[in-house]
Amino acid sequence: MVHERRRFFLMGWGMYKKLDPEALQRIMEAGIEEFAEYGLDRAAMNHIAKTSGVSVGVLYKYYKDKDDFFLACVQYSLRLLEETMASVVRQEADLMGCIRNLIHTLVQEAHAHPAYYKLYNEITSGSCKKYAAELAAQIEGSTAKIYSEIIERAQKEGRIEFAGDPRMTAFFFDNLLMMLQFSFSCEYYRRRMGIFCGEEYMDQPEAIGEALIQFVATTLGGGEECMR
Amino acid sequence: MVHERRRFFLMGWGMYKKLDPEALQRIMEAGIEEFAEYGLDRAAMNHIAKTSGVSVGVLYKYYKDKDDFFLACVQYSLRLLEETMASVVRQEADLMGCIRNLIHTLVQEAHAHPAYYKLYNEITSGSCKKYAAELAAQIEGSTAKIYSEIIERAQKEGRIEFAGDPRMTAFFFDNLLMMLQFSFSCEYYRRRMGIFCGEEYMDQPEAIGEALIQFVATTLGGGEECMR
DNA sequence: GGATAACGTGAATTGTGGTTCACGAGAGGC
DNA sequence: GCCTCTCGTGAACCACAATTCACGTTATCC
Repeated sequence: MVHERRRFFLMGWGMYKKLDPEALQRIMEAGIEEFAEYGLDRAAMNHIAKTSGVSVGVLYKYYKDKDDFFLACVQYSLRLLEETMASVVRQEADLMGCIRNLIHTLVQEAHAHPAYYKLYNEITSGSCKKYAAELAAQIEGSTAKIYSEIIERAQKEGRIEFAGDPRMTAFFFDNLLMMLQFSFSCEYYRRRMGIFCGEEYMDQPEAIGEALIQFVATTLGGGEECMR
Repeated sequence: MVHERRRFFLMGWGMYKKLDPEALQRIMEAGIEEFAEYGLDRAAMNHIAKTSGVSVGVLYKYYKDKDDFFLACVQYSLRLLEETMASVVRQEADLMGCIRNLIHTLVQEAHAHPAYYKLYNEITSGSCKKYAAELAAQIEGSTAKIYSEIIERAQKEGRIEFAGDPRMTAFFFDNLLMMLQFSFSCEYYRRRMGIFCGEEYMDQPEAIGEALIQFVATTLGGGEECMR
């Protein structure tokens, strides 16, 4: 009785308690693929249902509407991305090692699982304006803090020469990373990279990653001793 | 007779020759605003027609369909952006002066006319995948070439220390500019900038521009003599 | 094993908005 | 004045996809 009541408040009428985990996974993956491929607006719930082998009804039992389902897909893929990134940042102590590792992982991942990064790109686009503020806070918040702190510490300890505001430095650095991710996953950015760097690089994440490491190292390190 | 025939091939049945210039301008501006605000998919042709004071019929007499109209709006706003940028690059001879000027102009413009830059952002999103290749070629082609050449020349003449591949350097540099534009025009990127740099900077394009100039100067120049 | 509730189904409903087209107004020619 | 051709109009049409819901199926409890 108490449980019934609670369910009502948590999920609303007609919603069920939970979905079996493998079905949930299939649904999330189908959703992520679909949204990455067509974008929030053109993705079709019916198609997602078909792909994941359930009926549309199920989607609407567990998610209020398309937006709600989309946000769930975003959360799902974000969790995976964050886990990857967090482990990279955690395991490396020195700044350049961390940056090097971060960039390598990022280009590899963006190239290997474009759908996650396309979804990330999708939320930056106009169709998600409504959620821009909360999504930005959730997604960029921790990254911004971590980068700023690492840079500030490195500046104090004299390990990097560049003296600009740590927060802005973190911002520019992350801008470079963000563009790099998109360049290996989103169609327009991929083409653009091909035009700038040469088409032969469109499938060479390591080469571009390596070049960016040099670029960043030059700015932050000021010398060559921290590269190689 | 001959003219009739020609019109057919150029425009298709039911299309007219031309629109009076001020109506055209109103239509383009309404379209740009609408697409910037709602994105390609959510923008409503009926609404655009109403805003620009013509009937939907007119839109479909002059443009094949919504996509066609959208691309016309993109071309229109792009021409304006390119004119601005070209004049900046042309009038400055030395590299750092050029970069400085470029960045200042860009942040000012993005902050003053967000719609143009939102539209630019829109074409990088998934909903325009169909046109990604040709749009990228058209939009990024000339910029990529100009930046690469300037950087390569500066390297040869020893005016910059950074020795990385000029094309990739141009790419990273333009990545920074692109993110900067979006950060002053598109909602998600604006929020993100607020989180990284502090909310007080969300309306201070000059401050961020100045910081980026320092950042870039450090990488390219290697020393402080070219700043000030 | 039957009653009840939980869950899943997908055809039907519905709203939105792109696109069409039958019609009216004005301009130019005869 | 009348005919014709150009141009503009906006109500009506229609496709598409989000959302619903009446109905089966399965699970649970007694």
